[in-house]
Amino acid sequence: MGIQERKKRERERRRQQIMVAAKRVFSVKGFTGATMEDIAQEAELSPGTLYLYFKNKDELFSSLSIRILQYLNLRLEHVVNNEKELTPDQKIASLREALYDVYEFDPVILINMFHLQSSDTLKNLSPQLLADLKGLSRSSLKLLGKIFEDGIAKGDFIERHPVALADIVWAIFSGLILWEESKRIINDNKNYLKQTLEIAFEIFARGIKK
Amino acid sequence: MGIQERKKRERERRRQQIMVAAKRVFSVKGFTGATMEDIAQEAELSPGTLYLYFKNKDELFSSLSIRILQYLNLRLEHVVNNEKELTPDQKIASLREALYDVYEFDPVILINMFHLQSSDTLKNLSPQLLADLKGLSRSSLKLLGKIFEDGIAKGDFIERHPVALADIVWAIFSGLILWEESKRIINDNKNYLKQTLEIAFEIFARGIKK
Amino acid sequence: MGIQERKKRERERRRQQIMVAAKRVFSVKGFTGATMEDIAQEAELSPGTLYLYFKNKDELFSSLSIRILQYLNLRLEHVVNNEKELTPDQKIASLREALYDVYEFDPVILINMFHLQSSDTLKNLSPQLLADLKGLSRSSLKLLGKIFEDGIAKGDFIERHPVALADIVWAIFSGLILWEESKRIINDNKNYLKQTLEIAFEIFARGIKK
Amino acid sequence: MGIQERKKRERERRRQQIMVAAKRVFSVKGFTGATMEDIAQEAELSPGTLYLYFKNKDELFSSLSIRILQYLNLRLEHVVNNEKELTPDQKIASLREALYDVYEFDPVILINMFHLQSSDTLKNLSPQLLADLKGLSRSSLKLLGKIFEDGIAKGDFIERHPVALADIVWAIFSGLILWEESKRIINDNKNYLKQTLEIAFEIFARGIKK
DNA sequence: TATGAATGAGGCTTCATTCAT
DNA sequence: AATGAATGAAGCCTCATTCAT
Repeated sequence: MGIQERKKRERERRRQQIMVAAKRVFSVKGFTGATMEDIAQEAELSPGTLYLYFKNKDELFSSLSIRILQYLNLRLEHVVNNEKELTPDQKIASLREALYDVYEFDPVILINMFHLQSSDTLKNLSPQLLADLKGLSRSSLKLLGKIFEDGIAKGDFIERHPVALADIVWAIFSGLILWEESKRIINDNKNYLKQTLEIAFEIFARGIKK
Repeated sequence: MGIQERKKRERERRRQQIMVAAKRVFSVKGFTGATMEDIAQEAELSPGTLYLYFKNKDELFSSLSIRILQYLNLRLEHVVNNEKELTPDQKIASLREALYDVYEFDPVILINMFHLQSSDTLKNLSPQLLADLKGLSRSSLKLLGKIFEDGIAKGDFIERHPVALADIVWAIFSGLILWEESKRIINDNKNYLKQTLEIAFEIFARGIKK
Repeated sequence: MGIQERKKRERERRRQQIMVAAKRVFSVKGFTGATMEDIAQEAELSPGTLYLYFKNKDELFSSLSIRILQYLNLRLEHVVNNEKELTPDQKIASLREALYDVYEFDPVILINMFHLQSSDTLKNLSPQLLADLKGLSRSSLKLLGKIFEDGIAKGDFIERHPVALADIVWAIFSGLILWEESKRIINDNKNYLKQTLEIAFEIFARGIKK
Repeated sequence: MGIQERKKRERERRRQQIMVAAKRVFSVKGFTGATMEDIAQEAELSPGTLYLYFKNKDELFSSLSIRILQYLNLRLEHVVNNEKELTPDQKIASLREALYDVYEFDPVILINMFHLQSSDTLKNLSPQLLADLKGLSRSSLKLLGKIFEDGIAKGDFIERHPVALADIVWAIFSGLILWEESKRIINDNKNYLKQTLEIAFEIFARGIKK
């Protein structure tokens, strides 16, 4: 048992090592630009070894998303559990903090999520991993929903169309159109997103609070 | 003269034919997934022909973005020019309509814009095309800015951090994390985005209006 | 007949126009680097037109060699015919002048002749053109031979290995022109080159030693 | 240590295996006619494998030239070092032997050297390989020069136009090897060829006249 | 006769994946 | 378990050649 356990732990450590390397390489070169060779090199392993831990490139990539969705879930759970004693402002602030941190955890999460949608990617995933992805997404959505439902139930938030959770998407829209240009203007892509997030949240809070 | 003109027109028609096919294929398979062969087949042309009208795959792709940015500019100009006689609500509505239509024009614009950022893509573009892209982006930004500046100048809108134009991006964030799941729930991705956009705009308007 | 003749003449003019352009383009870009499009542009014609005058790219290329071989023959004939009244020194000078001029006529003749050897090229030629090439090569060789034979017969030149006639010159210049033909004659390219090298070196040694 | 060494050796063996196959294919089909697929087949490897040992087709091709230039250098060094105790006749014979062997080593060296000149080829080489090529060419030229200079210094050889050192030899053989370098030295390729032709002819005349 | 748009075969190259060691 | 050399499928792109006008 001890040995069994130790082996399992060792295996998990390797997986993490590879994922850390993969994340680094993917964020620099993007999914298509990154080669398994690149990732192996970054992880100081050989290409063949990656395949002992991940079925293929798509699955390695998706595992990163799993990890960040797990982190998102964790943070959202925390917000839900602590929400009861907080004022609306505090709840919003708490949610904002959570999302900030998720973003810090992986600044290119957006691009990754886009890639994840592609049916070609999904086709290559093992049923288990696919199930995990769906489960985590659903869970995140429910948790987010719960935060708002609680707020509404207590009369702190105004009621709204159930889908509105993920709203405000016009920014998805115009914001991104101007992304490239914005980078030029702000000259620090990372901070810009954070600033924008901050401002967006202000407006969002104003919109959702009574 | 007549012949010259006719040929030019014919050539432009071909370009459009290819772009229409490319748009269709790219939106189904994504940039990497789509092959030039696919696009040629969709356009009922041979692969070689594509290269008579577009220098390479990246340039064909980017030309699609040029087209939508031109359309965006057109719509924004219209909003700016008509803005003077409108109430704040009408202005917002007018802008919303414009963005709706842009979205209708190309629902996968977001993904495209993400791809466009990649330096690998930009490397392959002709200087002319690159300049056009930058020019159009900048112009869009200025027009958007003008709409809000006018609103603020007239006292209709509350003043805000200058970058805030493209803000509200947290939706890019949470919205997209949940994108995949949302699709499952709504089961009609296109309508969902439209609904979301609508709601987002409501909130947005509430945030920006005095 | 007058019309017939005029048409024929006109046709020949066009052929020349194309060959002039081809020569220019080939000498700048080499055979592989030059495209039919390039040549058409240089000739201020359309690509399709080239095929009205030349069966294919290889045949267009080879026609240039035909032309220079014709010129070489012309010059050699002139040397042979005038040789009788000249001193040995004058004969050599005369031959030298002829070869100079051939070289001036087309400085990249060597490279062209190399290309011409390739069996892939020869495969694409019409039987007529192939026969012309062989005939001209053989004729040049015979003429060169005659010059030396005459010199030997008159006791002006020292006798030498039968192949040695065109030897040195081969190495310098015409050998390459006649490469293809030489191969046929000697039927063992490798040994021939070695023999030639041997003889050349003898002469070379004689020239350089005090 | 042993393992490291064995791997390096194994790798070098593979490189040689590929180069041998490439040499065979190139000499039959020429550079353009030979496909990487052909070479892979000849080497009983897959196309992809070639790229583990050579950056691209041009670099594989050029590596063959590197090899023969190295061999040429080796032989020339040997001639230079042994020259002191030899009579003029022996020196010439020694040089002849060296050049014979180089020719035996690769009978199509001339064609290869022609191809190597093309700027399109040089563009695709790694700086390292390019530097090696230039270095070896220059070295060969110097060694050749040294042989003649020594001969002249000792009074065994007649002095001649400074360019004449490599002249005749150029025409016969190595001139082509050193073509690229010669161009740099003379800085006027066209005139250089003419000069060389002139000198060659002088010697030629001296050799053939009684 | 001349055009030039269109074709499509084929080459170089990359890279995810495998497998013998 | 780890390696990393080898594979080979597949994509982008070029360009000689054709053919409808």
